[in-house]
Amino acid sequence: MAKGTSKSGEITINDIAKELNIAASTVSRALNNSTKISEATKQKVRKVAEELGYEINLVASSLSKNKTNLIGVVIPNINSQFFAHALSGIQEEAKAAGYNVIISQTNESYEQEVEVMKVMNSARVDGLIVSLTMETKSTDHFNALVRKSVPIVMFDRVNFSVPGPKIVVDNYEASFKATQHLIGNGCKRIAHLAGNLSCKVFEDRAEGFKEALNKNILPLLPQFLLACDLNEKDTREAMKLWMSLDERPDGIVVASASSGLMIASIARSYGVTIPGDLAIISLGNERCNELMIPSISAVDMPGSEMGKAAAINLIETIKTGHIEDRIILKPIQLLMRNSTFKMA
Amino acid sequence: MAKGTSKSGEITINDIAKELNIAASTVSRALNNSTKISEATKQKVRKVAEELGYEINLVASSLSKNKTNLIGVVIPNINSQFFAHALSGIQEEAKAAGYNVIISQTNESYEQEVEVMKVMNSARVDGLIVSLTMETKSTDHFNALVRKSVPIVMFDRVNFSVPGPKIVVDNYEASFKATQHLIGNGCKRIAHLAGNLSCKVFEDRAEGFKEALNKNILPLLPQFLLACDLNEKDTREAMKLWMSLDERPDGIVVASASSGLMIASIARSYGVTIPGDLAIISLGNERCNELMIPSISAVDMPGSEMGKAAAINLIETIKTGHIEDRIILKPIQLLMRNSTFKMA
DNA sequence: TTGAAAGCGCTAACAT
DNA sequence: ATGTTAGCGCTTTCAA
Repeated sequence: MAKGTSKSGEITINDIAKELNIAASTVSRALNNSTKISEATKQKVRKVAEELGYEINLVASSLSKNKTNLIGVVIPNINSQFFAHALSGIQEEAKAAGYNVIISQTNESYEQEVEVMKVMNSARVDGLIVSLTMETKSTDHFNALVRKSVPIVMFDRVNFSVPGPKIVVDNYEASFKATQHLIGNGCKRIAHLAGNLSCKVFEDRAEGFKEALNKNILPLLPQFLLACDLNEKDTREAMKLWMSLDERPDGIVVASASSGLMIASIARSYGVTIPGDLAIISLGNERCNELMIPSISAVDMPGSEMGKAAAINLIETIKTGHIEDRIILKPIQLLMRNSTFKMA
Repeated sequence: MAKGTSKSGEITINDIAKELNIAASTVSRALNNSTKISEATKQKVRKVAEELGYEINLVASSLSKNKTNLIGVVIPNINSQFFAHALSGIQEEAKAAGYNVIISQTNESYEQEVEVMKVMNSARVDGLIVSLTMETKSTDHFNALVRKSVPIVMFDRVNFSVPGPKIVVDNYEASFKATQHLIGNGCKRIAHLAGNLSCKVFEDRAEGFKEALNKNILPLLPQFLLACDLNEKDTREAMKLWMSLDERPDGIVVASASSGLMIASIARSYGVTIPGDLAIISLGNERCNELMIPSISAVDMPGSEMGKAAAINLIETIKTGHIEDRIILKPIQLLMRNSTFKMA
C-alpha cells in the first residue's frame, strides 16, 4: 500500500497519486470532477480513493481556495422556539447547498456579540446570518466583515446600517392586527407588555399597538404600555402592577410568546378568567399556545421560513458577490384562539 | 503602511512582520504569547496587530497545527426542546473553552447520519458529540473517526460499540418511577406509548414500564404497549385504538414530552377527563407541561446539563488524548403535576 | 530571544 | 489530458 502516508496519519491526495503513479494535481482535478480529466483516470482515482478511505481535508482546501464553505450563525439564544426553528431552517438549507454551519449564541449581550464577530472573522466564514441582541445599538463590530465584503444577512432583529439582505416580518402590522383583534372582541382597556424599545422589533410592535388604539379612538391609559426584557421577573412585575390597579386591563397584547404564556399562567393565580376578565394575545406563537386551555391567540412569526430565506439569500449573495440591500418580508398570521373571544 | 498585503486582502502575520522588520515566526510566537519572546517585542507586535486590524486566520492555523478547535455536533433535530437545550449547553461550554461548534441535524434518518459523519470527518473536527437517530443500529459510519482516534462523546441516544464517554439518564428508572407513580395514584389499566424499540432509550423505557407493572402484579393488557415513531400521526392512531377499546386505559406513560402533550389534547377531543378518566405522565418535560391545564406530570431529562457534560467530557478527552468508556449518569426528576392525581 | 526555512494538504496557474 | 510548481497563512523545527 501507499508508503508515503502523511504525517497526520490521514490519507491525502499524495497517497492516491503515488499509488497510481500520477500527479497530485491530477488526483485533485479528478476528485473535483474537472472536465479536463479523462473518464478513465477519474474512475481509477475514485476507486483508489475509496479503497484508501480518503476524505478530503476541507481545512487545506479552504486555505487554498480562500473559501471555507462555512456559514456563521449568530443568534441571541438557541433555546427560544423561534430561534431554534430559524437555526434548523438555516441548517437544512445550508446542508442542501454544501455549506457547514458554525453557531454561536450571544445571550442577548452586546458584549458577547462583539466577541463572537471576532471569532467568526477568524474562522473566515464565507457569510454570516445574524439576529441582533436586544441591547445592540452600534454595529461597529460588523465593520471588519463589511470591509472585507463578507456577506451578512440579518433576520428578525435587523439593523439597516449593515448592508445586505434583511429577512423580516412587519412587526407594526402584527401588533396592529393583534390589537385590532382585541378591540373587535370588545376590549376597551388594552395594555401592551413591550420588549426593549431601543430594539426596532419591539419599537414597531409598540407603535402598531398605539396606532390601533388611535384608529379606534381608544385611550392609551397610563401605565398600560410597559417596556421590559420580557423575562419571567419583568413579566411578573408588570402583571403585579396591572392587577393592583382599580381598573385592570381587559386585554393584553404581549410582545413575545413566552411572556404571553407566563401572563396567562400568572393571570390565573390572580383569579382572573381568560378571556372573560382578560383577553390575551401574543406576538409570536409557540406550540404551547395551541395546547393550553384556553388556547392562546397569537400572531405567528415564521421562524423556520425566515431561517430558510436567510440561508438562501446568503448563499446567493456569496455566489454572486453582489451584496444587495433587499428586504424580504415574510407573512405573519393571526391565529385566533380562545384567549380572545369574550363573546364566544 | 504595509505594502506586502496578502492576496486575499487580509492582514497576515507577514504584514506585521514587514511593518516591524522582524520575522513572521517571531510575530507568530509573540501573538501566541510564547515564553521565549521578549516583552518588548510582544508589546510592539500586539500594537501593530491592533493597528492593522489583524485577526488570526484559523484555517491556516488549523492546517498547520493539525487541530481545528472545532467540535462537531450531530443530533436528530434542533427543534425539539430537549436537543435545543442540549445544543445550547454544548455551545456555551465550547465557547468557554475556546472551541467553535459546527452543527448538523440528521432528521432521525440513518442515511443522513452516515452522510454527516463524512462531512464531520472532512471538516477535521477535533471531536464529536452525537445523539443517534432512532433508526441507527450499525455504527460502522463511526469507524473512520474511531480509527483516527477522534474523540466521540455520545449523549442520550448512545451506542456502546463506539468508544468514548457516554452521557445518559437511567431511562429504565425514569419509566419505572413514572409507572409506579401512576399505580400509586390508583391506575389499574396502564398503557405505554413507546418509541422505536430498537433504540435503547425507548427499549429501556418500555422495560421499566413492564417491570413496574410486574412488581405491582398488574397485567400488561394486550395492545397496551404500542411502539411507534412518536410523531403526531402515530400518536393519534395509538389514541384512536385505545379509545376504541371497551375497556380504555386509565393511565398512560408516554415515551416523549411532545407525544404526551398531544395525547392530553387528543384525550380532550374524545371527551376524556384528565386525570379523572385518564392519567398522563410523559418521559421528558417541556415548559408547556407546566402551563397546561391540567399541568402534565413528567420525568424531566436534563437536556442542558447533558449537553454541558458532553462538551466538558469531550474537551477533556481531546486534551488528554485518553478515550475512556466512562458513563456519566445524569439525575432525572419526577415532576408530579395535576395530570396524575386521581385522588386530589 | 530571534530568524530562516520547511511543511500542513490542497488548488491553480502555467507548461507540455 | 496530465505534470510541475508555487503558493494559501500559519506553526515549528533547526540554527544562530
